Amino acid sequence: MTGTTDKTGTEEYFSISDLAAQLEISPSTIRFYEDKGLISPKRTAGNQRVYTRKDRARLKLIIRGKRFGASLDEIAEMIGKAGSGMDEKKQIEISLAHIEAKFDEIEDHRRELSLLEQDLKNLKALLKKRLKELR
Amino acid sequence: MTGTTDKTGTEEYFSISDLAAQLEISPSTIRFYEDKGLISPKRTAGNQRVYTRKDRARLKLIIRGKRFGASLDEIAEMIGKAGSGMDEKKQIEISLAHIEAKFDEIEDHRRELSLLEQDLKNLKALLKKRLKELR
DNA sequence: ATGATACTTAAAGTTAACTTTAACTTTAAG
DNA sequence: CTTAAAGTTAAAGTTAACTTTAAGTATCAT
Repeated sequence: MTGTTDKTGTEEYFSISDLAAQLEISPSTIRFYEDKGLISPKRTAGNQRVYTRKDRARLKLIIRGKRFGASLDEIAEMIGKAGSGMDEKKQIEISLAHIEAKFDEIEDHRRELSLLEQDLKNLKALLKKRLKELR
Repeated sequence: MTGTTDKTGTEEYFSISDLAAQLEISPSTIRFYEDKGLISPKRTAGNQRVYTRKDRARLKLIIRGKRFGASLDEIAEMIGKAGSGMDEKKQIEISLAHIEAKFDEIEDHRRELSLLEQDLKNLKALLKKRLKELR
């Protein structure tokens, strides 16, 4: 079963394998991200990890950041190390600065995508021409 | 000096360090790509690598593909292994198929970029709200 | 209460993509 | 001709991001 609902009906909890299945990554990867300080789920009385919707959203953001090419260290700088002992105000300001920088990078990335698309179109045309020559 | 022009004035050649500087990667990286079969430059009488504008274009495509998240193996499948002994017609057809698939991936990637941007906007709003609360 | 299944940790292993090193050769400048 | 800078190879080393393993603990269904 996917997730558990508590008495209020608004809080939903996931086990590590549950969440892993939802995000299509392995439980070990989730633990690895925790070791890196990117998430810090609560634990049950028996010491097993419990994830909230918030944790899941954070993980989704991590995964998206990765697809776009960011390293885990860069992502940590954007979203802040989970539960770091650091002064919160300072931490947030650092995160905001990194986020602003990422907006610019996203724009660059869009431009790069168009250039790549153009390159591939050229390559395709070249290959098709070569194919005809081979007939 | 950057590049050398031959008697016809249309062919331009680059040394490995020259090309590396232009592309802002290291000479070793270029040699590494060659080991992987992605490029195969001509050699001088003394066995030194000589790169043409065409080689440079190929390298640029490799670098762009990488930024967009493709692995070197995937890139090799798109652009074809340089100077592979394989049947050329077959090779070109395989490349064309991979290129078509990449067009779709580029679209997916664009969508992902927008989602990431939205995620970051939400995160930014959250962090700003939290900053105000801390005052 | 008893398995089967899922969880825990710490540590070692893997893979891709480079980078560095060592020992040697080629090339360009004086 | 000499020498410094740049090039060559093969092999070893590095780093990030996981994955696997081992040995033990917790939870759930019967």
